[in-house]
Amino acid sequence: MPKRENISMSVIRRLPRYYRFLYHLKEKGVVRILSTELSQKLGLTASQIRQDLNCFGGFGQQGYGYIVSQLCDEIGRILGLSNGYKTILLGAGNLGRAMANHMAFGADGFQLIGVFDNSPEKIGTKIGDLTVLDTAGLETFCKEQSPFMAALCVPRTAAERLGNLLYSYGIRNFWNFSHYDISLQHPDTIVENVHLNDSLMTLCYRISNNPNQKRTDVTSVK
Amino acid sequence: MPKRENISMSVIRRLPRYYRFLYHLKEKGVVRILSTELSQKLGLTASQIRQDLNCFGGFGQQGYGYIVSQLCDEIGRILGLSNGYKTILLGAGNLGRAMANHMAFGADGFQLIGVFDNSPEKIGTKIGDLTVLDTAGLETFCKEQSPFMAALCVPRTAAERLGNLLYSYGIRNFWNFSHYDISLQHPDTIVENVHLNDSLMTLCYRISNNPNQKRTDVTSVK
DNA sequence: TTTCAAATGTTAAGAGATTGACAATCTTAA
DNA sequence: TTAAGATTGTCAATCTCTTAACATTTGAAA
Repeated sequence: MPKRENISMSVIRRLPRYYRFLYHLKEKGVVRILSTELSQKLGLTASQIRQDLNCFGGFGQQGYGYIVSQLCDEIGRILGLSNGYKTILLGAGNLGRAMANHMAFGADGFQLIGVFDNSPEKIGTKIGDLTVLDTAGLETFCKEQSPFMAALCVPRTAAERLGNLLYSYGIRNFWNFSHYDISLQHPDTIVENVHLNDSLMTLCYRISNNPNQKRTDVTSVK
Repeated sequence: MPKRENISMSVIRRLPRYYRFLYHLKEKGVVRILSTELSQKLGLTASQIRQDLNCFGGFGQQGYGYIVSQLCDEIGRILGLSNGYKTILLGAGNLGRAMANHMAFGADGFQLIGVFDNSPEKIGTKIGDLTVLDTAGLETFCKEQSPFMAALCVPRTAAERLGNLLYSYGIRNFWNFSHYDISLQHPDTIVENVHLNDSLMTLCYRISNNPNQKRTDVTSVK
């Protein structure tokens, strides 16, 4: 139920940040928050925050502010965090293990139901409650469990193969850490790319061209 | 030697992508590339690519195109990838190990010289050539080695403590995976934040509000 | 119950980024 | 050596995002 249709990516990428902060406040028992307070704590303008929130509806009370728990819940609902989309993870290396643990809490809208690898050393090992399975069993698993999202924590070449394989098994949503870009091959997919190398190189540029550079999130393109 | 002064963050965040792709072409032995080809392969407009590159100088030859190896080297130089900034990493969990391996190749402008953790189980273990050191020895290490960048792969509370500690030891550049925002405390720092939870939540939003959403990189805020 | 103060919701202006069009320049072939 | 073809470099227009200002609404106190 968005108030307006075209919500821009810039707005969407700020929502998780709002959510995180509000959740934190909620836990601390804070009842009420003002857009100006939020702006100070997050390093944004109050205007932007009010405008962002009003893309989805008027969650505040004029003359009073926002009720923390209510606003937090609303943003969580907008993000769809309670959906718990069934997810599989490919690649049980260090990165894969780290991301599996990240998702284990299920707080971000995804429920991890399987981890796969093709290295004999890793198959059979435990990640949280889950046992790492052989990639050979992927097709069967997908047919039985119908996972909805796949996290790709494998090198580029493997990602190319696996991405297309998973697509053929019906998966259309990806969290992608590799440099292979699935969405260029399959335009009907939703792919969230995380390019850690790019992030490092950007940092390198900012350091190298130092004069008094300010902070910028991946989110807040300045 | 930037042609113009204020290069926008939007442009900078595209440079690593150009670099990666050109490096790939270079390895394959491709000599010449056109802006139109680049645009097709990367899913951008040719105009944008030409404009981006011209922020730094005219690297192409009119009527011919760009020489792959030359352009690749130029972008690498602009990003400062050969600087090999001395870097320490905090947190030898799965994420830390993954990022240490990422940086081990030194291809992204940083040279890892130390890994720290405070868990007795991890101290003394190996990550590549490096041995995980006790966080207690951080101050001495910093005084002797003068690291220039620190990668924070620790939980929020630890990041808060460590971030300020490292700042007091003179470190001003951070690659930050935690949710603690150093730059709000210390405005004279350069911080590249990677918020994996945010990335997941954004993906969750995009899936939940599906109609025919298109691809968007963390980089290319659409 | 009424009024004042305060903070949101909303609109419009300003800043920034992207796109398209064209001029400038180079390569190549005759 | 010259001219044609091709592609970059650059400028201007469009589009998008952000910021500021103001109108609107609500809550609290008198």
